[in-house]
Amino acid sequence: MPSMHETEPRTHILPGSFFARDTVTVAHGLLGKILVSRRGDTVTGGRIVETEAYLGTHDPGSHAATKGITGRNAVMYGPPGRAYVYFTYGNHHMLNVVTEPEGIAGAVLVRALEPLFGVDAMMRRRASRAAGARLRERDLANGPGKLAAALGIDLADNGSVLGTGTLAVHDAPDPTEPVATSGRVGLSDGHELELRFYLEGNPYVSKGRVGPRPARTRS
DNA sequence: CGCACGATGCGCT
DNA sequence: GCGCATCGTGCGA
Repeated sequence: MPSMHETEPRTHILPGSFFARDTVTVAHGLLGKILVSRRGDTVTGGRIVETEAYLGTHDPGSHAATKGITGRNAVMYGPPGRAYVYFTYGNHHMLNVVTEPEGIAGAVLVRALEPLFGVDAMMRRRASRAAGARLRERDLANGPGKLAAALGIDLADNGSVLGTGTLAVHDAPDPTEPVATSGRVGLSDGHELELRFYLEGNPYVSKGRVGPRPARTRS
């Protein structure tokens, strides 16, 4: 049973052509694939169990909605197969994979991983953010902010080419779990579109709630 | 268990 | 200034 001591997957890195397709196809196709982060000697990663598709100018939930190219979203319009990382809520980084041919905006948010590699390192990175609390393995990367923290991802990864540097997606057999679809999590606009994909019954899927973001009351 | 809320910093109007 | 592709904690059931 090699999994306990495995430090990196033996499978092939996905080619750029995998990402140069329509965003929904890529979001669906990434389920079950293996995301790997390499920071020096530290290798962490796991199986992708939840994704969301973010489309171009006609998608009200996308950073590319109506605004055109800005400093933040420019990577979404660039070549496919790169990481689009942004910072939000003052605390959290989000990892996306750029899709569609160059010039067309699109990205897939990777929302949850089933941890496979470097579990101890992921625990350490996550513990620094949640001091004191005991962390279950199923809570290591069951949400996009947790996933980025566990893999050590920050803005330095924005625009990096997947498979050539510190981040890569490896091929894997098609998942045995059925793929379920729902509205996207945490959006005020565009949550009604069925663009979230996850492996039904997998315990590492996030518990984020689907629907309109509740209005925040101010004091 | 579920729901409610504050933290926190940057992009955009 | 406002809002955000979130998270952890606190509190009640």
